[in-house]
Amino acid sequence: MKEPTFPDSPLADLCRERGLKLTGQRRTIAFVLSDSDDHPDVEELYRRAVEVDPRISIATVYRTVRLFEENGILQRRDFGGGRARYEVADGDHGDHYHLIDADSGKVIEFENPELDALLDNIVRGMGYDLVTTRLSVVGRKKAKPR
Amino acid sequence: MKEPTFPDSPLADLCRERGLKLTGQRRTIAFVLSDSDDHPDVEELYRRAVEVDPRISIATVYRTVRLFEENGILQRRDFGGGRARYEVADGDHGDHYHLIDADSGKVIEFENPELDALLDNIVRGMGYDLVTTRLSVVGRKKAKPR
DNA sequence: ATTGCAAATGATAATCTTTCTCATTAATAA
DNA sequence: TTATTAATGAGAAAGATTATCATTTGCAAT
Repeated sequence: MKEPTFPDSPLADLCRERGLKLTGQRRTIAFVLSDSDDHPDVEELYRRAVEVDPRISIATVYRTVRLFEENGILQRRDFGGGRARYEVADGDHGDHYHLIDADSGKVIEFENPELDALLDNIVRGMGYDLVTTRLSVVGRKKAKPR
Repeated sequence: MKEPTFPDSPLADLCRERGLKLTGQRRTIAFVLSDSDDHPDVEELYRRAVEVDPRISIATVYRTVRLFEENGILQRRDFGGGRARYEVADGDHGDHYHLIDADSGKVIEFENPELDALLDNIVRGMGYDLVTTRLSVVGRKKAKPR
């Protein structure tokens, strides 16, 4: 039984910093996540993790993804389609948002400080502190004006 | 077998206008929806519909809710908690958004024309026409400053 | 009013995603 | 190295939604 070897990923370090036990499976999943710049669902994460270390179960991926979300390491997203999708949480700087192509389903990320500020203002004006923003806009590519 | 009698609701009319067959069940569900100003899930809609007419099945509620969504009569929302929730779609005027109390889970609606405009601008700037906005912000009630 | 037919419904099975259970294994502190 | 406590694997279970199919119903044309 061979142990796969690869360096600790930034997320693995984060995991340790938060005092979470760093098991082999979590190291693997953290590695896979650090390597991803898209929004995989659990099934997809499982596929990628098994590439790195086949002795991992999908139950553990579900558990880990939930654990990481509870600890602010991951963010869960809902782009429709019935399954949750995940991405590495933003740092202290501004959030980012998602534009979803109505026809292709493609996800395009964007940032917008003005939007950050406005949302913060609105929420504060209602007597709340902003905890999370869940925003995705669905758009359709404009026909080129002739 | 008694037929329940109640007037056609605004949503029932909308249903007819879109050329959808207006069955007894759809009339009932439309009635219940027109009567609701919250964000019920399917289970809750079913409960309310059965009050009006007991011979309705939950399968039909699922079917109708989907049909209405496809025809722009209803909007599906995701407030977490695993089940879809529905509300009557906004008209041509501005959208409305949702603030969710992080502690109680209560949903508070709000409108904001500035936000409407900003989102529209951002999306247009990326070469898209805005189709739908899915925005909910999670907030925590501010401690009163002493 | 009747009739005919495509579409909708009811009841339940099937599916899909996610969580739970519990016996086994492994990570961390002493 | 060992003890202890938590994590894992495999599969069962749960919860939400969709599909199946025989029966019923809305509605357009008679």
